Amino acid sequence: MDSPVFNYINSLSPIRPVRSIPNPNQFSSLNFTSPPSVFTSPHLTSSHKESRFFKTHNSSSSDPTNSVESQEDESTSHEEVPAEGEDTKGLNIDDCMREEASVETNLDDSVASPCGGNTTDLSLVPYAPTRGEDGSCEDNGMELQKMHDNVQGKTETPDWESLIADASELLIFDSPDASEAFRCFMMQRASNSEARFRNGVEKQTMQHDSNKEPESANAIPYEAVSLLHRGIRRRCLDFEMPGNKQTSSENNTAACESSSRCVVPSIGLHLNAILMSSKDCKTNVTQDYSCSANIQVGLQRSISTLQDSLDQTENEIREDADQDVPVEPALQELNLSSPKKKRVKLDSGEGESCKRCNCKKSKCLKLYCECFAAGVYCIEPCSCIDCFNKPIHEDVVLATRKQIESRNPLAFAPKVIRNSDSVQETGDDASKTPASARHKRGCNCKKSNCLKKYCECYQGGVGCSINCRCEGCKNAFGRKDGSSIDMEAEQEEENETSEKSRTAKSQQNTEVLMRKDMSSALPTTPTPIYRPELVQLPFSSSKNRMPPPQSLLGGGSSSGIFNSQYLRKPDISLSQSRIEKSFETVAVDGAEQMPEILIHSPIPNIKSVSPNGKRVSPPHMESSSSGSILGRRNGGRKLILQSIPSFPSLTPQH
DNA sequence: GAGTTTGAAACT
DNA sequence: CAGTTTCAAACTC
Repeated sequence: MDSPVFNYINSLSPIRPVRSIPNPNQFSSLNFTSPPSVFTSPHLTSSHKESRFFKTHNSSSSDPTNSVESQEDESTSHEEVPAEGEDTKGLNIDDCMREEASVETNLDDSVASPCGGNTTDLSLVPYAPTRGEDGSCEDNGMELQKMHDNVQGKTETPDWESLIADASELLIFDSPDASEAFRCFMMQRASNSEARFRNGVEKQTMQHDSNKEPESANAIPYEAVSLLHRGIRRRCLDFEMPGNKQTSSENNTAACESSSRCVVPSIGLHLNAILMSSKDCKTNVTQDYSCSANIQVGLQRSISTLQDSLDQTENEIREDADQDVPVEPALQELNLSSPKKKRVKLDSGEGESCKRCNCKKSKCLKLYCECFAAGVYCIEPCSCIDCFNKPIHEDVVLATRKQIESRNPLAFAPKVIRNSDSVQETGDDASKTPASARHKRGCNCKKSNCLKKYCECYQGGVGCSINCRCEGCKNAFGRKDGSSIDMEAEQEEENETSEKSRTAKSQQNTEVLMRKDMSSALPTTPTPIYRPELVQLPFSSSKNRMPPPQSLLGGGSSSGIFNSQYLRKPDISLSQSRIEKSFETVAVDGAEQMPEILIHSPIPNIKSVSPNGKRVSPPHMESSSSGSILGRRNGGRKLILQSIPSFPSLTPQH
């Protein structure tokens, strides 16, 4: 509450905070103060995945067993409750909308409450809420929400651009969570929008339309942006995918390494939002929103309103970045909405956003299951059989999860570790590659040459590293042997020239070219999912992954898609037991862009593979000078293992 | 859409 | 911990 940001924000608004009045029909503040996280294990690269679990904001309360039910119960008390048949109904957008509406109300009511407690001193502490991954959304979102609400209450046409600009200038998203938080703010704004949507969105849109004329892209109606973000939320959980963080915006390029702390310039925020929305909406909103017709209605107009400016902006950016930068095949397949793809994983990747598993025998209780592995419940789009990965089987899920984690504490951590240019292990040739991330464990490919998505490294949009045990690695993102992309042509000659390899080569060359072209403007690893040259993760981290985005899609993916999947409730005991293990790698581009952050992580390295290439146990805690090692400058970048609150306090913080 | 290939995960 | 099996995604046809 004493933070400069708060002071500043307060100074911006003439409206004084009002104490919340408990409303039994709404989620209590408490419910939102302890965001749940299925991922009790560390999220190495991002928190984007957590977005998928927005649904369970209220599930973080002490009783994990009734969260879903309570939500559903609550949802039934709302108007326009759609018919929902199965236990995954909570995943429906409508439900989420209602939930968000509740959140919004709650936020509005509790302007002066809890969130402030966690956002201590932003100037000194990484803007990572202490409540946990989702908590960041609440914390940051609430404050920003206040800003919005204050303005909203006073003005007919809130100056969101300036507000956001102010906020983004003040907030240093030093962590993926923070990034997520800001995005969540946008999402909450979206929820706000939706709350009003049925009543007056048309009116507002028209207002904006008339107002935005001279302002071009920056003047995009906030409602529209919010709605678009809703779309992102649904479909783009994984913002942090390898490489998706790039745009032509130099400022952002420099500042925003995925999952890294990120000073988000106001303009960047807008562009990012727009671009993300644009890109995503083009493929996702229009294609994948069948489940959210009510939203789609609003989106259509909003998007159409935006589209012109978006296209213009996009074109400009594209031109700036590079004339004719070839789009990576993987990206193409995602962004061009290839109709041929049987299963285009718009959100695939570590970040994995919208997982849709197809498990038949694993009951979705093993890591085979992408949903389970991603820490989310299976949802309707899944084609799984005998699925136990549903809220109604929470106990089983948690037990299984615990068991798996006992075997491998990082089993649920993002597979792609985002870091700076260099990998920690000295002598890692792979660190010389442009890839800015590595698979935490490395792949073991034998036949795919690490050129197909069978390869987790490739899938994660990262190069192979010394950790990999792959054979004949030709990973376009960086070879295991450390050969640079530039060397690939030569090595290709040296290598076998079988028909197979030739085929691979053509693909490789394409990617190599792309990388070369992009390397100047886009220093980070390209992601198969997002077009780096167009989309810069606003504040992201993950998936996760994404190519595949995981990482933005987060690796971890995540990135991205705000799927309506539930966030599994936290395994408290497990989480607590691993608090110290929670960490994430943060790439810092230039320390001048952000203040030093404290390094708490006891884990010096994330290597989970022995030098001999054999798979070994995941990293365990080691007391060492990890911080100094990781935090040391390296080519102008710093790799920081930043501890993250693995589990939020269950008590409201004031 | 069915069948095959692939490599991670799980098991022994 | 190496080898094998199981599994589901990725891929091909």
